[in-house]
Amino acid sequence: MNYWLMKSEPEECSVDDALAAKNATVPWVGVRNYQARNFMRDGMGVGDGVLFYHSSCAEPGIVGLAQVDSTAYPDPTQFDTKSPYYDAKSKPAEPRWLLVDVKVLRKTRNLSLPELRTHSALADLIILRRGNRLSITPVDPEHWREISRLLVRPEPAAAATQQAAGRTK
DNA sequence: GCCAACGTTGGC
DNA sequence: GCCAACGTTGGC
Repeated sequence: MNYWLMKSEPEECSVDDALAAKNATVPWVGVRNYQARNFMRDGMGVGDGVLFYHSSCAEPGIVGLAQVDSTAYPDPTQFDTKSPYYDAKSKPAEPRWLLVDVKVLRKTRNLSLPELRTHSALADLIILRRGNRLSITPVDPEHWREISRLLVRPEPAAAATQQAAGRTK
């Protein structure tokens, strides 16, 4: 059993959108990065834990707990000429891009990026490292446990988080 | 809108 | 196979 963090732009598919889908399950379409694809293909198994993360939005952060609900299979949007994810170089006989189904288990509070940065135990979390852009990253079990603890704690006052975030810069 | 960081492309 | 140019991500 492995753990992952998966980024989604809420304007594309928010945690609420995923919860509203049938069985609270969505196909994770649109991954067009080989490293992220390889994590899905080679690293993921059904039942793996997933942190659902909102990116490219006003308050980026972890907003839900989910799990991997399928093994990797071809992403149909790569063959759809009307999709923004269309890839003319990919052929159905040799699909270049894969996806997995992701099932949301529950929505959480927004454990925001600035709050994540205040916790030294999470310093090595991949998305907190400089310049990281990968939309799918593995999460160490220790990081998973720490984040699980934080998710059930009340949100700290915004001022405290901002102050702490300021100190880290 | 800016821009740092990093991935991809393509000429050679 | 090198590497400069270009494109994309994503926080701010």
